[in-house]
Amino acid sequence: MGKLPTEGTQARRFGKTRSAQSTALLEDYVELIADLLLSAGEARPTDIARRLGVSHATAVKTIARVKRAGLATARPYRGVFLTEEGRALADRVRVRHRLVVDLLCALGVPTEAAEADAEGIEHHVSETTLKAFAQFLKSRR
Amino acid sequence: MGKLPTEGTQARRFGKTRSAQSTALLEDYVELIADLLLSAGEARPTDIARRLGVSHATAVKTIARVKRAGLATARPYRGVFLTEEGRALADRVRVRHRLVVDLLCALGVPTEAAEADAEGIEHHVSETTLKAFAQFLKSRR
DNA sequence: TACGTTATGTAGCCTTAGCTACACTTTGAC
DNA sequence: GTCAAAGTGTAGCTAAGGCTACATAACGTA
Ligand SMILES: [Mn+2]
Ligand SMILES: [Mn+2]
Ligand SMILES: [Mn+2]
Ligand SMILES: [Mn+2]
Repeated sequence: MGKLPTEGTQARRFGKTRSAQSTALLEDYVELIADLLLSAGEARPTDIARRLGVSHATAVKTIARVKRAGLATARPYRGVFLTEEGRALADRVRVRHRLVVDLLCALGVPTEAAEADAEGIEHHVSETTLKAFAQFLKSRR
Repeated sequence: MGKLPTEGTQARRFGKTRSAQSTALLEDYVELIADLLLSAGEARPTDIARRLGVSHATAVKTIARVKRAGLATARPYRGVFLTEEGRALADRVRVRHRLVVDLLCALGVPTEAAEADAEGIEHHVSETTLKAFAQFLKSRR
């Protein structure tokens, strides 16, 4: 029954998970910044912090990391904006987020659980798996 | 269309994701230790490190955290063992891992992608969602 | 039994991601 | 225009989770 994969295979899988992990927060910030820009016209550090449920100091530090990654720009007291690359990432992430939520809902997961779980799951869904999700949703419509 | 949830709701969702995050590694260690104990009779730090794809020093430090969490015990040069609580967690985690992989496969995700993605996804699947997965698999069998 | 190989433990370093505390800037109400 | 409230920036702390380097212990084979 519980046969173990080879060391190399298992190490590769865990490695992928770690790398997904390290980009997860960047993805959430970029997605949130895009949402705020669209819905409020601006993305202020305090709003970002409140929506994430962290202190504003934490948000500011992470925004600095997002800037370092070339995904956003910001000038003191002027809010945060996305670079071209940041906008592209936000688009991809938003589509993926929605697809994951839709899939969970299609499987009968209650809406709030779907939204909450998707916030974590989305960062670990590969392109391959995403395609399978889309295919499944299409076939069942 | 893309209407934002309230600040509180969104903060709660992100908070859940962060908390899932902080237990993810503990879950993977406990699951792996259980697998090694079962398949090899012992769980040595070096084997754990190799399977996770990290240095042995990293594994040793994380094992210390697993011990601090009351999930495992270990004595110098004697390998790692699970406590009662650790075994209980390992059982739950193994079942969940299996279920997530099975669901992905049922949706048409290729085996290796399913295994790789599940390694990250599993930690963000709530009990509610897990039940929906089980229900779906049962209904389609 | 001796000795080279492998495993283990430990120290020290880095980055990320959280926090509180405090000082400074902007904004808005009067 | 003043001034309090709200927002912002920054410093300094902690813990987690990576790494390398090095010293010691255990093991297996000649
Ligand atoms: Mn997310
Ligand atoms: Mn998201
Ligand atoms: Mn895992
Ligand atoms: Mn797992």
